[in-house]
Amino acid sequence: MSHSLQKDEVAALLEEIATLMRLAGENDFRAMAFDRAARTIENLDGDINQYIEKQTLTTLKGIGNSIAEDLYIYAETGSIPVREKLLEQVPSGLFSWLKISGLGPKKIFKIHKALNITEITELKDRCKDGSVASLPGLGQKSAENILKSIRWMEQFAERCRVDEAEIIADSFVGILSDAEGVEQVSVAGSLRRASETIGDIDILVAAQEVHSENIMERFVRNSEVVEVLGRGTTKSSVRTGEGRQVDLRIVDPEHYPAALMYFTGSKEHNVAMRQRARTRNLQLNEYGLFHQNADNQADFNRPLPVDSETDIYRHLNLAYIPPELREGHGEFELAEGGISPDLVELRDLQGIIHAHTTWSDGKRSIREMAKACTRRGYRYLAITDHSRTAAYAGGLTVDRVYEQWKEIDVINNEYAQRGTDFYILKGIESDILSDGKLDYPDEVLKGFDLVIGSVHFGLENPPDKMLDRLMRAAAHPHLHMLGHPTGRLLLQREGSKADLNRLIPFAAEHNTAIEINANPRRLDLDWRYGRKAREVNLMSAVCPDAHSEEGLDDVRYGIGTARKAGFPAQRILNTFSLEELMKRLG
DNA sequence: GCCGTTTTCGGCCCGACTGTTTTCAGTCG
Repeated sequence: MSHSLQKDEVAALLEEIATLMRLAGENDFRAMAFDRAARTIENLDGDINQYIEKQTLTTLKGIGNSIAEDLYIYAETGSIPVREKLLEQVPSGLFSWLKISGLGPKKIFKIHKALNITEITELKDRCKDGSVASLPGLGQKSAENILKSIRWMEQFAERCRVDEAEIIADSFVGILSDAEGVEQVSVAGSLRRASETIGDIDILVAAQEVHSENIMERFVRNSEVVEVLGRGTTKSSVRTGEGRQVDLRIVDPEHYPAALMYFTGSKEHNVAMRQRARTRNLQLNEYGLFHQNADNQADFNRPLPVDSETDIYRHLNLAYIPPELREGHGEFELAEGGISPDLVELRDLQGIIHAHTTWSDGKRSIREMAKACTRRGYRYLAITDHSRTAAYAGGLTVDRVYEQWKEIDVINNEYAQRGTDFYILKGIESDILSDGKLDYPDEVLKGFDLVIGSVHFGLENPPDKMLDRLMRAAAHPHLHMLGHPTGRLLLQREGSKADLNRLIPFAAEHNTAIEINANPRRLDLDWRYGRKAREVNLMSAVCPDAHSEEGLDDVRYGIGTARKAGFPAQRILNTFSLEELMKRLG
């Protein structure tokens, strides 16, 4: 009897097989095929179970008879023969070795075979006693590097939040922009793509070759640097005190656009771009876009004219694809028509929605937060303190709500009299209770201009229960928007597992928005749901969830997430004028 | 293992850097 499958589960399974194959020394192209199939499943529109029931998996690009058959068997029996066979050859302990920088599948399997070890602790011992250094193809230096990497790995997290990465990146960019001969500097990689967490920080510099030595020197001499991992004339890597790796690449100014595209990635995006170039008998690399010579190699003497990333896309019959969308996640379909996707920008924001004050757990008064907003050029601010159930955060009792409204009225009156074009909306971040009800009776709720509903407890409840809870809240006539829908804290806590692919259409149907919480610890709604959101025209708002003045500036991270999710300004509530917004809120 | 209006076989993205190498494999992005 077949059981119901999840896309993520199947994708993870295929990826695992790919990894096992590499560790087992299998042909890499075979492994790549499983990786590609994993990505196809991951990005699949619709229900994978439909494809399995109808036996139509082979209609998908990257899935042929063999993998399709594997998955039909998996749906039927819960196991795949090829995986079972591989697991016999490759001990599961070796998986964690892949995280050791400098160690790849080949060396891992070689060491494992030669020394008969499977655990990282054993690997450490064998590095120390010289056994690793004595293996062919490895040496003293290799053993030392492995030990060093393991120590870093144990001490520091693999990834960091985007706000943490930004601070480090700014330091390097600052130092490099001042260096002699530097014509352009840009952050590339996942930071430029506005990913929610960052592994390595990539920086690209355009400069004439004569200056590169000096620029490299400045780079590795930055006070943030605690270790130089590699140093060449065009490429160097360092590690900072926070344990982050920073890579610098220096290119000739004429290669800058292609290099910027290359180092921005994502890997998946790059691969797709190069394949696209090849189908047009062109060759794309980090130096440019070239015609091919007789043996299908890039003919560096015959470049296509490229002055910007836009030119590269245009030569490949695509509209400009903003960095945030370059995830191999449907962006090519969007740009195929030649019209660049219209994405919300920071300057589109006209007001702030979702901020806390000293009335609950914020650090600043209403007046101070309002002033901070006017200083930043915003036209309105929706104050949304916590509701009464959030006692730990100073949630407002009904009486306090009424008092706060009075204060807001007083301040708004002052603005009106002074002719200040600014308005404070009476809002609330109401807890969504276990049964999906909101935290005040309807007669209180209807007095707010804006009601956000958020889950703050019971995140670990079963997915179906959580979905039901969120749906009940979304259907509430007085609720305008769901706050941080999964409740995740990046790199700290998983969010609830409610199926957002079901919640999003339901919310859209009930004219309820779902927030993009811009706090860099959250960035929730996850951008990966952007496609579903677009399908059903879901409304959102980019909300700082600010507890302080500086917290307001977190909206820039939320804009990154909104762009990544493909939101145009028209589907972001706080890009509206006050009048439009009030009309929408009814 | 997948894929094909130039191919049903022979390709599969591509270059920099490191370490262990006397010419290159492995890793990384």
